[in-house]
Amino acid sequence: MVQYSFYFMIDNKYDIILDAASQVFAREGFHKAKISKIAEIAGIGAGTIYLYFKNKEAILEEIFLRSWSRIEMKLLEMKKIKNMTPLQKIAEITAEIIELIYANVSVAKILVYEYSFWNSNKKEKLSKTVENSQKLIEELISDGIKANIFRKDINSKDATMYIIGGVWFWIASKSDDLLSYSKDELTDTLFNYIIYGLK
Amino acid sequence: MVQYSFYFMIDNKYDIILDAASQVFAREGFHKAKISKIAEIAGIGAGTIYLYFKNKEAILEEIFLRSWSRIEMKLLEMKKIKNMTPLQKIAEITAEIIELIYANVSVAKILVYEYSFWNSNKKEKLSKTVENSQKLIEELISDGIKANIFRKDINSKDATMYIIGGVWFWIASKSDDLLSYSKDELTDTLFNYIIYGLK
DNA sequence: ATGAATACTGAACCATAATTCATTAACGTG
DNA sequence: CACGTTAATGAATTATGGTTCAGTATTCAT
Repeated sequence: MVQYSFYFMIDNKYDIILDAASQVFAREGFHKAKISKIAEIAGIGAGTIYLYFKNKEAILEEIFLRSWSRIEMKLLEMKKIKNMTPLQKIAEITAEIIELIYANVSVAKILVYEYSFWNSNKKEKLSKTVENSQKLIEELISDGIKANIFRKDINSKDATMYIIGGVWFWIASKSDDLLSYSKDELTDTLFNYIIYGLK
Repeated sequence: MVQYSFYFMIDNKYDIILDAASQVFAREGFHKAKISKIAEIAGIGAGTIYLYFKNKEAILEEIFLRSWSRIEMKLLEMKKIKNMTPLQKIAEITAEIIELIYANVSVAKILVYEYSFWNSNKKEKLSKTVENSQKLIEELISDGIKANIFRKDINSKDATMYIIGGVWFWIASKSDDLLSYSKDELTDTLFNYIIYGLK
């Protein structure tokens, strides 16, 4: 039992598959991505994937869940902190998003292109995480409005979607040469768009 | 010959198919949408669709092309006008986008959810229209920066993607109750997000 | 070293749904 | 009203690729 667990940790086919799938999904898109190609890149047989994941969708689901969980965690962390302005908190969250993208550009691409996935796919866990994150961002914006930091004619729900959309597409436009910028540079640029728009 | 043309105009199966497809694509997403369902809604046989379109993808392509062509046209119109500030022009374009959405919410949804389609699908005509539109928006932002209307630390390409992304997701968040707002209301809100961000 | 347990494999299976095409219907013309 | 032409049909075909599973390899405890 212990040995099995240990073996699993070293080998970690689960993560190898996730990584291979991320590459293929990012390149081909979910629907055109072939399990056989994922298996090839992972260096395993196609059937093996089904020992680790229920089906193709479950792989994408896990990729989404991991990313969104990280964002959700950061949002919760910020919520707890009291001596920080909403503006500072948004700066922190922006940095976390850039960190996430920087760590894995393929995943960032997937989050953009397969956006409709989590939107239409009502899987409990994923759906809860995403919706919870959105609610937390909404709260943050609400706080900012109350504190007179943001325009008070803003609808926090609209703004949330606008921010998410802006971030996604901004990522999409860069995707390939994203890594040629420094993290600080990217964080700064993104933060400014969110807060100041074009003016 | 004349009769054929006239008959075609009345009957206009081409547009009927496009309309039916828009509904199904918006509801199910492109990949899950069935040709048989589109045919059913259009009130025709499945095979008939193939008399008007090469394949399923060509239908989606045409839906994209029509929408983007309209935006491109508006952008070109604005480019020609000299006595108008970039801000006013952006207001006009925002209004056009809202108009487009208002006319057909299904199409708006498709533009959001199937974003990856035109992005990955390198069909000459569509690709050219989209890229041209993006270039025109970039020019407009560039003008705004030169005229000291926009922040001068803005990268016009980034900003373009940020705007497009913001618009798309903002639409996505509303999609279902979009029609419960007035056009002017929507235009105003969207314009303000683009220009002023949150502050 | 051996056998039981576990992990892996990839060819075969199967479900789905896009597309085709032989057939039928509708139309326009003389 | 026939008859040629064009349009429409939907059942049958076909392509695709996700998923299964019978067989094989590997690991591990004794």
